[in-house]
Amino acid sequence: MPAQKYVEIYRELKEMIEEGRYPAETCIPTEYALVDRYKCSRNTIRRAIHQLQEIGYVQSIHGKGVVVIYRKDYDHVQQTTDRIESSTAYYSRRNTRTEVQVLELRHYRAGEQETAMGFRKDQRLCFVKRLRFVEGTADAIECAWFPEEKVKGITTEIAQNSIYEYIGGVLGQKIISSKRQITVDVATEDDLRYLDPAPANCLGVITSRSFNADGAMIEYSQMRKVPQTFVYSTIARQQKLK
Amino acid sequence: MPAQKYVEIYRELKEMIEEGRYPAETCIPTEYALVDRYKCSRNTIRRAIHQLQEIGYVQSIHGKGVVVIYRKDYDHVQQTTDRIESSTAYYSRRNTRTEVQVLELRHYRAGEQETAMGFRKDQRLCFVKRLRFVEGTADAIECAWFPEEKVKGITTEIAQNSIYEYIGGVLGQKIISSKRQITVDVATEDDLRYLDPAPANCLGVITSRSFNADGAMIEYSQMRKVPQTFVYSTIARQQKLK
DNA sequence: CCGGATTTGTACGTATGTATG
DNA sequence: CCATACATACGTACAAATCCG
Repeated sequence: MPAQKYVEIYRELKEMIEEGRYPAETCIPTEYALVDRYKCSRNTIRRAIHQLQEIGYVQSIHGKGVVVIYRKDYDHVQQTTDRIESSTAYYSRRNTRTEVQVLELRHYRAGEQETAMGFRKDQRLCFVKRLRFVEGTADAIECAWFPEEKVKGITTEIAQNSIYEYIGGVLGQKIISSKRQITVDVATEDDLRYLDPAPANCLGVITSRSFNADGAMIEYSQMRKVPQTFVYSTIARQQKLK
Repeated sequence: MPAQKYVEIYRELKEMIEEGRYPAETCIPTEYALVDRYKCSRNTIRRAIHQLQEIGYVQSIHGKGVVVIYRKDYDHVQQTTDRIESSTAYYSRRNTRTEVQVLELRHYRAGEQETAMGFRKDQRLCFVKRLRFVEGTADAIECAWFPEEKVKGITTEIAQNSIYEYIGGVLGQKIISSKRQITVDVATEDDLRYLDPAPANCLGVITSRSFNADGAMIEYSQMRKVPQTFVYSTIARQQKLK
């Protein structure tokens, strides 16, 4: 129920920018002009603008104004990959057909390797390995480790559908933030049993550690994807602070 | 001269978290407790906390508190690559020896290909191709395109050192935000003349479009890096808004 | 080059809503 | 049901950067 003012203002401005009402390299109305238009406080306007900065639509410049950097002709196709959502949700957002096949589901206790992932030694874990098909062709191998104490009762059936939905819906957990690393790995023999990266012999790899509202790591995952479809989009902004 | 209160509070809390004073999965003091400690307004505290969220140190949870997700034992080595800085700055931050060799510097006008990058047709461009060495071995090919109208007078000497320093120092321009895509490319013949990704036959590729304070794109760049040293770190946070 | 107007940045204070325990 | 703690929203004041006459 986001009847929050700043969200509405954010959405309206976002839409206007997308429509080209405020073209790139021009300024949107000043904060005070927007205060006037929306009959709200300046703080509220500033929050909306802050959100627009987060998604790379504008950047505010001290003493000058809020400049649009969204380019109608260029940015409308691009979407940031840099958000938290399941692969299933990601593909459905793009109207792409996708299925998964569970290759392995195993319960065991954390050893050396798993402590390097960030788990405690001997912590009970559930390991799931899945093969994802996109538009009918094998696209990625998705491995995930869950601590049993936080994420109980994963079954093959659940893994076949959306694990995230299970975590969110049934367990009432939510992933709030996710620390990721993107690397390039040479495809292993096992990778090549399922995926065909040719002519490449490598895969794009996204390794994530995901945290719930308690600050607990509830997933460690690694997605190994063929280069043909691999792309990770993100926006880097000036770091003012160290 | 950041004597700004929220920056000081941010830094102090950051340091305490790094030292383990507030361990992972626990809460830092409440907002009001911090208001009391720092003798400031709640807004100021909230800004500091917001910054800590940006760097993936904490998560604030409605009705509960602000939970630490920074792990002393794990995160102290990791640094986000997801910031705006030159490769030179990046490596010096890590005490790593690096040099560049200018392979090509050319001035020409934008054609078909360059409009796909986001330049205007016939716009005057400066193209720079450099080879970067890290600890003495060839590590990456860095190609960059600059619009002449914004970034004038790049010479081989400048390219040999830091182009960013030139842009910032001499031209007084500043890159405020940067939209990036990370992909995996099969190494071309040209790549292999300079780089040795073996046993891989691919490179990690970071493509960036960078914007200045006017919202103008002042750089399009592509960094092609050997997999051995390629890693891109980033933090994805919950998207509340669409 | 100066100075005033404009515009964003920082900081304070207050009140009320809403999720958690 | 209540207390706690974060979320939203309003308002005000002054600082600092930019712009323009």
